[in-house]
Amino acid sequence: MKLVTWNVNSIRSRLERLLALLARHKPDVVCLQELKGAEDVFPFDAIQQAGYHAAVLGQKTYNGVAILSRAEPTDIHKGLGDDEHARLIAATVDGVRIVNVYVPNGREVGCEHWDYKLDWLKTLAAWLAKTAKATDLLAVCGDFNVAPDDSDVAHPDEWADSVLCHDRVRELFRGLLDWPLVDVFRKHHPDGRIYSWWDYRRLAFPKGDGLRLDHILATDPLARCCSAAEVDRDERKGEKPSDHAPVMATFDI
DNA sequence: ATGGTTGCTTAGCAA
Repeated sequence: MKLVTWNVNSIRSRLERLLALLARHKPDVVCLQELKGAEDVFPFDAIQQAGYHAAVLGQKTYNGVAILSRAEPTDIHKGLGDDEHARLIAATVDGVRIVNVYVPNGREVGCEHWDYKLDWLKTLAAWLAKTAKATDLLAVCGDFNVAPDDSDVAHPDEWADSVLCHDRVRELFRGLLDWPLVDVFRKHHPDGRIYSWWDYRRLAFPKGDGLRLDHILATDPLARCCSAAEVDRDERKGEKPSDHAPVMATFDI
């Protein structure tokens, strides 16, 4: 199983690139975040013509998550508790439980949205503990808006104590790993220094000012099958890229 | 340098 997670920053603006990615990598499962649209503007037809099913939790203007899959998804679950934002969708594909998350950004440390981010991560951990077992074949992937370690930040001094690197969110991320889940990208690239997001505003990509915010976490039985993990950095190049590059993992199951 | 760009929606917000 080849699994991709990608924050597209608007499905409508990124459709051509998404279709090219499907043709290039031929993934079995694609987790998308930041659709920035409700179901009524989701390009179901184009994705079906590309050979994929789509389970979608959309939202007008903001957020929105989807799971694309070659095989038909079952047991589709939408939303995290009473969260009003479209930030979580789960489905079972080819016997693997896929949980796709778009974790709140946090905006500024100390503001109301920061507390919402911390609460959201705590609620995610509790929901996983309640609805899944560490012995399941399970992947939790998406845009976590957390750089787990300074080796996941090209210029750690510039991002110190930011909403993406603060100790509070790093602790909560480690809590997910302690459940336990394995960061399969880290497993294959223990030295870090490979990134998945570059800020549009700082013109960060040409400066090499990246952070690794997009993750594929797997339970031990699934992580043991992971034979490769990559970032498709080229996807950040050229005309109209997303600010995130796709992260992908291969599982030999 | 509290800078800068992109997308949605329509001047302002979110990232």
